[in-house]
Amino acid sequence: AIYLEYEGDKNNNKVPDLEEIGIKYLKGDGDFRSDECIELLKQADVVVTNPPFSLFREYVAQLVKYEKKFLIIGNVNAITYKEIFKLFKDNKLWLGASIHSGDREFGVPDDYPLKAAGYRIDNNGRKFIRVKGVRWYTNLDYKERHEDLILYKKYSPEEYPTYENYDAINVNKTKEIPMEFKGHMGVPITFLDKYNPDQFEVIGLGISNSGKEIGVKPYKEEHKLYRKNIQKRGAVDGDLYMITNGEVNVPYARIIIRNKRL
DNA sequence: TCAGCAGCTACTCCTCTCCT
DNA sequence: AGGAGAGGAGTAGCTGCTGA
Repeated sequence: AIYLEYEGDKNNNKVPDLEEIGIKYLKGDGDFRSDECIELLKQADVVVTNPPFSLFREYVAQLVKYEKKFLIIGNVNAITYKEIFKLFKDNKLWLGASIHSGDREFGVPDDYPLKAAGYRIDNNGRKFIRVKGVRWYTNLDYKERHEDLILYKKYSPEEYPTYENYDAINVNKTKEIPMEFKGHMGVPITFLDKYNPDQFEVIGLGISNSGKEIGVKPYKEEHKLYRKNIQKRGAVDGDLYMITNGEVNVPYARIIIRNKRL
């Protein structure tokens, strides 16, 4: 493993030339948890990187531990990780600007197996895969994070059912958050793309143990049979659920929020 | 005008691990 | 050994922009 060191423009051509970038060799394999990498981290003002998704929690924990400013790539579902969500709730972490949907293309090594759902090989033979649900995770502030989400929908009990096991209404689309509703609301995790901490308060996450922490009750006795069936799809106690058309309906992970302006 | 495609939004189900 | 828990460089459908 190597690292690069650039100490500034020495020949005044305003370009970081190869000879101005010093290549340094690490003793180990460059694992971010190794002592030598931690020493490099300590020197950093801002960390900008694309960490391994499978070690995302561990990587963020390290950045928090060393109190670093950061801008890193992660999958949108990392919002639902217990430890990561807690940082969102405490306003120590948020989604960054510019990527709020869709998929993004990543260059991969020549020997990378192209089994992704979407991929491309360019005219020079370079391989790319399309990765869905990509987001920036950051603790750097930016303007859009302080802009209000414009609300237009009116609340009606028919359109916004109440959960069976928590006192909140279910909202299926972020833009359809009712404008005059004062109580708790369950919204999709992509709400955080639009989240302005001055406009909304994040109460908690309505899944599994995180749900239990905010008081989501276990399945009612008469719904446990449904839970048994639903279990195959991964629903557990602590998950929010509602009854639609007489059947138990467990939505995807919901964030419980409250409108601070009402 | 319209096909193609990149972006927007919401959401699955299979595999691995852990526990009983 | 089998069931439950946990999470995933994920998946699908639709919209609206762009350029010919």
